[in-house]
Amino acid sequence: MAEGLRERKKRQTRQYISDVATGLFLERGFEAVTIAEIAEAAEVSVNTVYNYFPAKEDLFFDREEETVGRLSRWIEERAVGESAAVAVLRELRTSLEDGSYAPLSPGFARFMAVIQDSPALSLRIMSMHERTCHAIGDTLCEETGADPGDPEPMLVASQLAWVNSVLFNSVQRLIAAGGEPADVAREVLGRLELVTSLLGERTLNYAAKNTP
Amino acid sequence: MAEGLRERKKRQTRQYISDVATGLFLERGFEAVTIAEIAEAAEVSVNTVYNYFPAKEDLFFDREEETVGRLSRWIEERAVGESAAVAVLRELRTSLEDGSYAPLSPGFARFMAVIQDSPALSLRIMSMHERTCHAIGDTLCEETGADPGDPEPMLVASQLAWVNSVLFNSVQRLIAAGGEPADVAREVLGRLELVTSLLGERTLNYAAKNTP
DNA sequence: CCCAAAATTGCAATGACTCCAAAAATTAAG
DNA sequence: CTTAATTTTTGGAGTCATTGCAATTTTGGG
Repeated sequence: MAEGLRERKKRQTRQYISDVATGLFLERGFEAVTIAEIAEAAEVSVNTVYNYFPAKEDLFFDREEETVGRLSRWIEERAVGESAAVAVLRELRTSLEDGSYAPLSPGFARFMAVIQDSPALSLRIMSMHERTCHAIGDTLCEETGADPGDPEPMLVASQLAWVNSVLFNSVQRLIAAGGEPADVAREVLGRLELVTSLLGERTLNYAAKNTP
Repeated sequence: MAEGLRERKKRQTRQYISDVATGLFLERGFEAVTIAEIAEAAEVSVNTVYNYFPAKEDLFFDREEETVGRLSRWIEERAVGESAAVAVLRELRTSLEDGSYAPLSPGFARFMAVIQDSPALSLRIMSMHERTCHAIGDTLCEETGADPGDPEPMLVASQLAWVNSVLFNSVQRLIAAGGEPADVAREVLGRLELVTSLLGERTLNYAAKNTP
């Protein structure tokens, strides 16, 4: 039972390094901070940093798995009779309306700016969108019981990942242009309607949840 | 007029380095080849390589601009009355039908494989899709004369870039799975129909070309 | 043939990342 | 409490992409 002590310490160390790194990144930008500096500031060796984080980008994007799985979770938890697309659109709309859409939280502006002027971080965002897409594809396959060779789940998945990434990019640009969170939220809600109107019926109705 | 001699030699050198590099990459994979090896094989110094190619990935993807601009060109050259989406879908369909779709050319299989097992190259592909998307957005703005703040051109653009990237990924996976080009073309043509059926009317009809 | 511009090169340095083996801390066992 | 096994941390050497700079060579044009 005391087995948890070591684990706890590891998690603490990891979290501390991540926090120190994030602080430095937000202060001076991603490329301007070296791993050596992070190690020094966190009072560990460079090798220890690499022990916890395989690459520099992982120091910035903690909780990546959570982000990548969010849309899948929304889809799994959709209401009976609701399609995957409608569930995703609904979740996005309500989170924009009640201010819980993460990229719009006050502290996030600086975060977004740092991403925007780091090519490495921008690429990482793209790869996260790709992984989000795969995750949704897997979820849709399970939910619909589609044939393994059927491309439709994956195509619909990429449309839903597209919706997500398009909104993210919108927020990123509008915030970078100095928009207030409330104004940006209003504008992005409008775009969400537009996005919806651009999707096809088939996409919008795919994978409606069966009665249990 | 003899001014072109230096330029010609530069182009030759550049092309030669690129060819040597591509040969090595196709033979041994992207990460397994170092810039130093390429320089040696091309009988130039490492600095000369960097003189022509800002990053290692640029040695693999030559003619990037051409690829990034292809969809924009298709759109600009669309028939009178034809929308942007229909033009793109038509070009893709015919190039798949007549075998001119580049990613399906015989020699391309190895190319695709090298991309697939190099994270760096996969990321570069994603960034090319992003740039394709921006290019299309600009084209649509010009073609429709939309307001600078209007998000619709960019949203439609990202849908069209999506169509392109989805087909590319399909080919990549099917070829990697050992499919013959002809079979893959047939399968991908089917997916293209599916893709079309997933797009919304609004997307399909956007930016119909006016009579001149 | 000579010169200024352009291209090529060598050298040194930075920074991310990997590998390996030694040391230090921690847990479990006696 | 002490020891042995295990894990974590560390130091150090090395690879590779990429950059900057100054020296050098090449080349087109006069």
